[in-house]
Amino acid sequence: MSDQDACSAGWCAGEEWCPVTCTADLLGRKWHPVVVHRLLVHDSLRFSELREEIGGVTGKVISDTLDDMEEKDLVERSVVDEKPVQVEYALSERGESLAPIIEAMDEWGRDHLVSVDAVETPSA
Amino acid sequence: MSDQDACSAGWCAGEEWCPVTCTADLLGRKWHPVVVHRLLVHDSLRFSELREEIGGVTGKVISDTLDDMEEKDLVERSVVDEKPVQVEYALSERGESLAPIIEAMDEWGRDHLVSVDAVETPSA
DNA sequence: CTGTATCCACAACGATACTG
DNA sequence: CAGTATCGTTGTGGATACAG
Repeated sequence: MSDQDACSAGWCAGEEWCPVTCTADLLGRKWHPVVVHRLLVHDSLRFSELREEIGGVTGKVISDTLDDMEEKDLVERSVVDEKPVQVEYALSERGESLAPIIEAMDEWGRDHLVSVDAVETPSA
Repeated sequence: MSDQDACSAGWCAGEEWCPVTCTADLLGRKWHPVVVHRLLVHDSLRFSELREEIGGVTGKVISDTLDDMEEKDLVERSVVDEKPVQVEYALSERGESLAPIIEAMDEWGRDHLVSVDAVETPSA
């Protein structure tokens, strides 16, 4: 962990801090969950692979995301080759422990979000 | 649902859309998860109760949040009394179906986020 | 290949004041 | 009580160009 207390994102129900808010604060950005998901599936990916895997996002944003996640100890960065530079990203233990959340999100998405062609396909 | 396709938040792994990204897009804002959580615990709450339950947030933000969630069919608003106005918010079915995600977040938070005094208390 | 530096746009958040 | 209007600040994301 970096330098601050557990979380300053908010509190609730009279408690000093709120686990839900704090967790949301941790991976509440647009691309964090997908990164975790891709890394859950592939174990480890290089920067460019990650960028390819995830559509509609520029390198800068991936970089930002990865940066933030590394700082929060969710992913680990390792330089595989120096020439040319090759880097691999993998989930840390902490990052892997997010699996239940991400999987729940994945499942919910498949279950409750229409995929543009799944909603109107009743065989009846 | 309102007017658009399922989700335009992003895609991944060659798929047309990404369940994880889309779900994140749905409740990826700062206060959405907590609202769901509080409503999961209390079944239904009035506006002011919700504001009291959740700390560090102004009415405007709660209102915005609730507004967005209602539009996404995650919560249901019902006027209980007209004079003075009293309103109750409860989760819709869709909203309740988010329970696994929120609970996973709650659990993860309690498990992996220090509560300023819990980190150094190993009984062993 | 793996990033960083800029710059811009927009949405979310937050404070305050005001209304039905 | 339950909001909305307004305004300002900040953060996040996105495009492009450049660098080690």
